[in-house]
Amino acid sequence: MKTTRNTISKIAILELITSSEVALSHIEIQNILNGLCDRVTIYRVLDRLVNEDLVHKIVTPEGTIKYASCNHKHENHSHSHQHIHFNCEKCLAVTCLENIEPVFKIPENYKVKEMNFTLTGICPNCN
Amino acid sequence: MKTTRNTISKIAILELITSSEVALSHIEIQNILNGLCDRVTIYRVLDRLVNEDLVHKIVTPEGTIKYASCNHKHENHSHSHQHIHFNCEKCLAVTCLENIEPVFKIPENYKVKEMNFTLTGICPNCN
DNA sequence: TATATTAATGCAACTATATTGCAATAATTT
DNA sequence: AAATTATTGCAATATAGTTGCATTAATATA
Repeated sequence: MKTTRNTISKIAILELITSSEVALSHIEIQNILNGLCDRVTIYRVLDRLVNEDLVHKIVTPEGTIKYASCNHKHENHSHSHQHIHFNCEKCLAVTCLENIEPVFKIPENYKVKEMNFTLTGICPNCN
Repeated sequence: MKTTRNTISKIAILELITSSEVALSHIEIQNILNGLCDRVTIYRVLDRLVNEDLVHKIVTPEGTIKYASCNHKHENHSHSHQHIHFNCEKCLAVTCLENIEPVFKIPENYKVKEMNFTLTGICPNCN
């Protein structure tokens, strides 16, 4: 079994995402890290963090992929990422609305595994 | 005022999207059209079709942008694209679940303009 | 119907984003 | 302290999207 290692890059990137109020894209992380490691390493670390379930992936309506930390609030249950994300048109920030779970019904012959729900508009800060 | 023209490319691309059961990406359209027009033209036509509200844009959880036709079922109201999309992991098809509207509440200091809601899993055909 | 206008196209070049192979490095295990 | 191998950096490559500009063709109008 492949064991995963705690490297400088991984720790720095996880710390960055965890401490950020908003979801971050690859390029944003690259700019903040400012040469700490290679571009390619960032891609690979992000993949690992997602696989290890330490961060989750969000896609903006423009197709930009961003990463946010998982708040494992539901400690008793297997945690989920089934919450809404908000994408501000003005400041471009993507934030998790952790506590809001949408309600919907789909035909039972569909097997749902994941959900990606993003609202676009103006956030409280820009309003 | 810029008037928009009905060109061969535009008609072909709109027809393609309209007659398709699933949402199509730029590259898929390019492959089907098989040289009818340039790559760049497809990008530009797709932009126009979205601006003219003839098709809508969907982003898959992988960040791929796909296009689907708008079913203007709500003729009396200003129509909306506020429905769920389903993304099959197996056949990669993206389909509109037109009739299912999710219910959710978000704080009133957020101003919501658009919604992008995609479920991932296995579709009835692949199930 | 012919001509004028200009939206739309094709092409080439360019930018941005993401992936892969491989030798070198460094986190863990023993 | 040495051995193992996950991880990294670099270069090359692939994929996706954009821009400028001369040419083409859809539409308006004479």
